[in-house]
Amino acid sequence: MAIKAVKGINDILPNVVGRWQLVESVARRIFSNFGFQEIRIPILEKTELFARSIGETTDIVEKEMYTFPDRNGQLLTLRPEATASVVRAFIQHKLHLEPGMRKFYTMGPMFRHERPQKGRYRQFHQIDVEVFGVDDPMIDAEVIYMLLVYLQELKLPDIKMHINSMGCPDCRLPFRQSLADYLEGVSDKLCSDCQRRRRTNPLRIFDCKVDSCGKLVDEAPVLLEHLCHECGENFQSVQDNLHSLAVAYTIDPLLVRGLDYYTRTTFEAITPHLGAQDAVGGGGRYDGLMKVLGGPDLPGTGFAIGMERLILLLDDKAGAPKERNRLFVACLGEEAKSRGFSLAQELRVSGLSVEMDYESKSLKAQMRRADKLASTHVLIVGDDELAKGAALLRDMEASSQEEIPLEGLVEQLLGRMK
RNA sequence: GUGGGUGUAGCUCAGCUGGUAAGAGCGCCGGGUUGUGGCCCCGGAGGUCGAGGGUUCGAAUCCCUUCACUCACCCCA
Repeated sequence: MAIKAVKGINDILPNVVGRWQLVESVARRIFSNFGFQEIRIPILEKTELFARSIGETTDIVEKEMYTFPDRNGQLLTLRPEATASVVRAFIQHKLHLEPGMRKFYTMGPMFRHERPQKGRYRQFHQIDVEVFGVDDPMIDAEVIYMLLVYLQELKLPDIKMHINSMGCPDCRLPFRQSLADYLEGVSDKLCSDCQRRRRTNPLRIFDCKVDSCGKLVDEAPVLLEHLCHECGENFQSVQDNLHSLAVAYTIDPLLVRGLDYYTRTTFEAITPHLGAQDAVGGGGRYDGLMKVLGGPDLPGTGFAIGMERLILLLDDKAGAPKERNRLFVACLGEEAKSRGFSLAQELRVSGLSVEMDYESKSLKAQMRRADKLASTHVLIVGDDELAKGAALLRDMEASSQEEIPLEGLVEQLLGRMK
């Protein structure tokens, strides 16, 4: 049995790479317009980094991380998300002392050991955006706006923006208590999963899809209504700024994100076209994170986009390779083959896209191959033509051909094929 | 971790209740033009029917086990 790729870890074959390149290049262009710089961070980090940032009791840390000791016994983890690493790099290199260093993006593979399904894989890819050191609600709105601009640029259908506020530690602690009190009263009516959540991470109960829990959740206290004065004003200001940018959004008090570090504004871009999944991108503010990781007490905000989900949503034709003149060199005879070979290299170096056949097949077979490769032109180099000091250039679309002298052939071809 | 679906040619799939069905379309290779593609015609290569075991005179077909893929739960991008 031949060796196969690991479950949930997939190859990206040439026929879809164009879609990936599209998604990446549009991100680079738009994020750069918004003042973001690319940063590249490692895929492997010390396990402790994720445990401390994401939260010890989150599903990600408890059961989804690829963690193993290296040869020295150091516990390492394949990153399940990017924010922790970007924050770590920012702290490690003291980038807060560099005036031009506060808006970053990065993209690449993440790893979570979940059961794969549509739009969710064990190795998946994210585009990640982070802003450090800006408290103003304006930046929350800007980041949300940029996410939408990006998704619109890719022409994704039916995207909706949901926002919520998670409050700050000051309002969340008392709220947790009142939620806990409420849940204890209705404990026996909760589904088994929610029984567990009640103790581990009560806020997650808002995400439950079981009908009976949904009813109980409707009656439960809502964090949004228990925000402290500052958080309430902050949330209002985020909304005002979104209005000024003409961003349509829905306030979703049940939008609870799974990573512990979120504070205040959280948001998700959702779509109905992803099977059981709905989020294409999501993020929020994480004001305490940098300090928790041993850095300066700077606020942060950002989001992550799931690239596989993005690509599932793209139009079928998106990312198709650009039409380009391509030349196929067809050779007849040993001497012609040798001459065609060096000609092909020379033309490639000169900037043309050139392919040839190396198996000395019949001209018919070579022409067929040229057609399969969507060549626009075929240069027929035969011993007969060589004897005359010429070659034949066939225009595949026009089905016409003419003799071209070998002298100045490269210039001739460059002129005709651009 | 739990449940459903699916595993037959490179790809998409037929082949139902066991008895010359190992098949189609597309793709690939070659021929029809001793040196000319697409369309058409002709021919060819290619499969331990996911794997293992069982029932039977006989299994791609029925039973068991196992693996893989997939969708969903959970959770998230």
